[in-house]
Amino acid sequence: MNSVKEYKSASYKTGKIRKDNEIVIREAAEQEFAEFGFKGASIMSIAKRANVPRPNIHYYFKNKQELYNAVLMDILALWNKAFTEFTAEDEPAEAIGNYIRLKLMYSRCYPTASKIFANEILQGAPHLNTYLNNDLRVLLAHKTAIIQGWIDAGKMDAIQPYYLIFFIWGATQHYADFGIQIKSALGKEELSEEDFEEITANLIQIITKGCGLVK
Amino acid sequence: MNSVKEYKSASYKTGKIRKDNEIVIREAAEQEFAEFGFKGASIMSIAKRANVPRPNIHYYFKNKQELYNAVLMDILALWNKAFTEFTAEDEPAEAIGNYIRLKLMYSRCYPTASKIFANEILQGAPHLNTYLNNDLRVLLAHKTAIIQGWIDAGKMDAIQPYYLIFFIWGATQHYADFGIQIKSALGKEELSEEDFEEITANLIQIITKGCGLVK
DNA sequence: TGAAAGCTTAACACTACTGTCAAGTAAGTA
DNA sequence: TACTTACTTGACAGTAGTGTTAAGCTTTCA
Repeated sequence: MNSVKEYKSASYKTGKIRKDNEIVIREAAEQEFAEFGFKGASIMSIAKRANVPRPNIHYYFKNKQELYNAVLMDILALWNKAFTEFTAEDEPAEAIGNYIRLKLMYSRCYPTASKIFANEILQGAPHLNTYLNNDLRVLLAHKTAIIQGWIDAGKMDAIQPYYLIFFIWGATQHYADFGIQIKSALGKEELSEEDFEEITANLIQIITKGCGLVK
Repeated sequence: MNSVKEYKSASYKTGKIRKDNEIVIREAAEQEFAEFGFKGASIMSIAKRANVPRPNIHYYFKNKQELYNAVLMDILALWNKAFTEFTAEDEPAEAIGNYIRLKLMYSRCYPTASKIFANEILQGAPHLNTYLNNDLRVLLAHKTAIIQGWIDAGKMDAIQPYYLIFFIWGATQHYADFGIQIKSALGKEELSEEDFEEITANLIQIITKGCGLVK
C-alpha cells in the first residue's frame, strides 16, 4: 500500500485529465448549488452546465452528496481564511475597517460561494452542524474577545461584539446573496469595482463612526 | 356570471372547509419553500407536513407553481407593508430607528417569509422580475429621495441613501435568514424577545450614530 | 329529505432524475 | 508496439415526484 510503486501508480491516476475535469464539474456544480441548494440541484443539470455526459460526473464523484461535500469543503476553507484577520494588537478602527473591506471583497469575488453557504443555512445547515458548533464558534469567540478587549480599554463604544460581527456579516454578504435585487434596484447590469469601493467606504464610515472609532 | 344567484353560489363554494384547508396547506408550503426554494420543494413533502393526502393539494391549487405564487403574493404584501413607513416630515433619527425596529420585528415574527424571499432571490428571482423592477424600485426611489432630502438639509452625514437602505436590509434580514447560524454561534436554542430588543438597540445605535444622527 | 355542490381518495400514466454497468476509446508506460 | 490504466459513453433499472381521473363520501340548503 505504501510502497514507492504504489505511490507512483497513485500519482498517475490523479493525472491532468482528472484534475481538469474535476475542476470543470466542480465549477458547474457550484453554479447549480448556489441557485438551487442541495435538494434543488440536479446532476443532470450540472452535467449540462459542465458540457459532459452525465455518467462522467459519477465517475469523478460517487454521488450528489459527495460532489456537494467537495464543493462545500472548498467554501469553508475560503470562509475560514476570511476570518483569521484581526488580532488584539491591531488598532480597532483599522482592524474593523479591514475586516469589512475583506468581507466585501469576498462578496464581490466569490458570490457563488456565498450563495451556496446561504442556501445551506436556509436549509437548516444539515451538512454544517459540525462546522457551526466547532470551528466557527471558536473563531467567533476569539474575535469577540478581541473586540471586548477594545471596549474594556475604552477604545470604542460598548457594542455587543457578537452583534457587531453579525451586522458586518449581514451587511456585506447581502451584496453577494441579494446581488440581483441590488442590481435591479440600482438599475445596473453589474456592480463595478468603483461601486464596491463606494460601498466599502460608506459601510466602513457608518460602522466605525457608529462604534465610536472615528468622529 | 354576475347575477346575485351566481355570486351567492360562489360564496358557498368558498366555504369554511376550503378556507381552513387552504390555510393549512399554505402554511406547510411556506415551511417547505423556505427550506428548499421553489425547485427543491416537493408537493409530496408539503402534503406530509400538512397531513393531507397529496391529491388534495391539487384540488386547492392547480399545481406547484400556483401554490408558490399564492404564498409569494402574501409575502410581497407583507414586505410592502414593512416599507411604507417613513416620510419626509419625520425626524431622520426617529424614522430610521423605527424602520430598523420594524425590519427586525419582521425578522423575528416572519422568518419563514424572509427565507422564502431569500430563496427566490438566490434562484435569480424568476418570479419576482416584475416586482423588483416596478413596485420595489418605486418604493425605494421614494425612500432614498427622502433620505437625500435629510442629507441636503444637513440633518445627517452624506451617506449614499441606497447603500444605507441595503445595509439595513442586510443587517436585519440576516437575523431571519441566517437564524440558525446565529443561534449556533450564541449557543442558544432560540432568540428571546429580550435578545431582539438588545439587537435592535445595538443596531439602531450603530447606524444612527454612524450616519451622524446622534452623538 | 334529497339534489347539488364541495371535498376526499385510490389508482393511473407520465416525466425527471439517480446510480450502475459493461463495452468501448484514449492516454501513458515499459 | 503491447499492455495497463484512465476515461467515456449508451443503455438499463429503479425511485421520486407530478398532474389527472373517476368514484365515493360529506355538507349544505331548498
